[in-house]
Amino acid sequence: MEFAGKLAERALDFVCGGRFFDAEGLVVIAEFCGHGGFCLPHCDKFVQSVQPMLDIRQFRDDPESVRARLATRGPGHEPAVDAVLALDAGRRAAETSLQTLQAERNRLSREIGRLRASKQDSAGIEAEVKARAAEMHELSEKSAKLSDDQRSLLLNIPNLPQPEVPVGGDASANPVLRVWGEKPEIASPRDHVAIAEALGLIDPDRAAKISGSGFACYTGAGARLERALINFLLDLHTREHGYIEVSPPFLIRRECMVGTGQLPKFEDDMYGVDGLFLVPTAEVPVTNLHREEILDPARLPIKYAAYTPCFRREAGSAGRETRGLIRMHQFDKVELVKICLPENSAAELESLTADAERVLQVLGLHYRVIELCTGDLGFSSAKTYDIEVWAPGQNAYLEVSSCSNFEDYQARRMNLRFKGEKNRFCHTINGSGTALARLYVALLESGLQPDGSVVLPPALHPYFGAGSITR
RNA sequence: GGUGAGGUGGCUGAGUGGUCGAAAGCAGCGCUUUGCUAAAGCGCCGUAGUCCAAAAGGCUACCGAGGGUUCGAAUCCCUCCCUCACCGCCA
Repeated sequence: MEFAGKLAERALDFVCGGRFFDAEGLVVIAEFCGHGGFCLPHCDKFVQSVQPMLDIRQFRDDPESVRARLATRGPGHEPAVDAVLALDAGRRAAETSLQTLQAERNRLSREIGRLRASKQDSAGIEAEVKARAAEMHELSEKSAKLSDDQRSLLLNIPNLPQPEVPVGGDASANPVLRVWGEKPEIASPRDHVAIAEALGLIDPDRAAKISGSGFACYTGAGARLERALINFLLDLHTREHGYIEVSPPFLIRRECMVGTGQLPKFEDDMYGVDGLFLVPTAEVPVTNLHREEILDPARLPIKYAAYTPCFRREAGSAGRETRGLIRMHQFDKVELVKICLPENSAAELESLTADAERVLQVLGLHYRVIELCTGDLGFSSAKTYDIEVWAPGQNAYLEVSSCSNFEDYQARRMNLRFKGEKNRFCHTINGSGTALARLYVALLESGLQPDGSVVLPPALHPYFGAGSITR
């Protein structure tokens, strides 16, 4: 209670970020309010632009199918489905009785207007209407609460996997779809950190000194290579694959994070600054560019390529892959985003994946493409392909791109539609094209020469300004 | 950071507390006229929820969001969010 008073004095923006620091430095996690985030019970943020992301009609019309498809993601979703349906029934009952009262009130109010206009007495009717005010108020609050609760539940239910997505429990059930190239012959493979440090490309110790673990600092030719990769990737996608380059803001509003599905569920993975969020991926700003718009279908598909750094707390993976460039709190990425018509999204996902694969083909890097099974699928995705590049020094494949079809899941959340007979939700697709740090790892470990230098693929020469990196 | 002005349908833009879901214009759709185009005339043209087995139709809500006043709010009051303009500071 004491906290509530203090909280109320602060800017809602900050409070809604989920953490509140009181005068003693205590961190208070505000109450989950059902508005799509952690906020104060009275907070009304987010309600305005948040749409239910799964169609409630689908729940009503075919609950068994919804249940069955969610069950393929893993256990634990049934209760939410049941709760949504129960709330839906209650909500509709409350709305119906409320509406009956409202209709009666409107009728009487009009009558009062008529009586007054003709200078007749209306006190009796006025008293009658007034007598029902409390009942109406109560019903209206009840129905609003049910409606908010339902929306909140829906926001936390993941997308339905496409029916043909292979069913499986975890990553071990992901089928390999294709393999490109072959593992390079490296006499004595070395870890990229050793290679990069020997060549003076990165400075992990000083990176840790200024930012802590999980950050990279590229230096000299290492920094130049990073910059070369950004330019190479953007040029490839904009010149050869028809994407429009976008350079978006790196700090974005909460509702955009809700729009693409990072929130409300994954707030712990995000960095926040002053009520805004640091982009966890360019997917967020770029897909949201057209939020709340009704697009001309003749303009679709819209294809964007964007470079941004990506900021992630990696909250759930403390201690994993802490060394090197493989898992960091900040990394660079070029992201591909498409907004398209529903009937084309399946084909657009295939071509976007092909565009991302092309990066590795042009660089001559061995890779494989896997399909994520239902249990490994991301929250918002209906179907996902992962592209994994071979890293000889790790003796492992590294995920450099995750290409997903979200169907209308994100579009619903951000109210992104196209004009038609009836305005319908667009489909959205995105995939990395590609993540830079892991690509960097693969390039160093695959191009390693016996003398410790690294030979770069010809495609990078004009961007890097040399064909190899030597001491 | 300071000050001011605003947020109304796909867009522009009116709106006196009661018949306003909201004038008008543009765009869109249909029809008529004309040899085609163009133009003109007429009509239609928001979203969501809910009732009905469904259609037809009815009802309810929505004028940035939330709350309040009132028998009745786009209109009055409060809070918040957002946008724009000017000033200051700054790359």
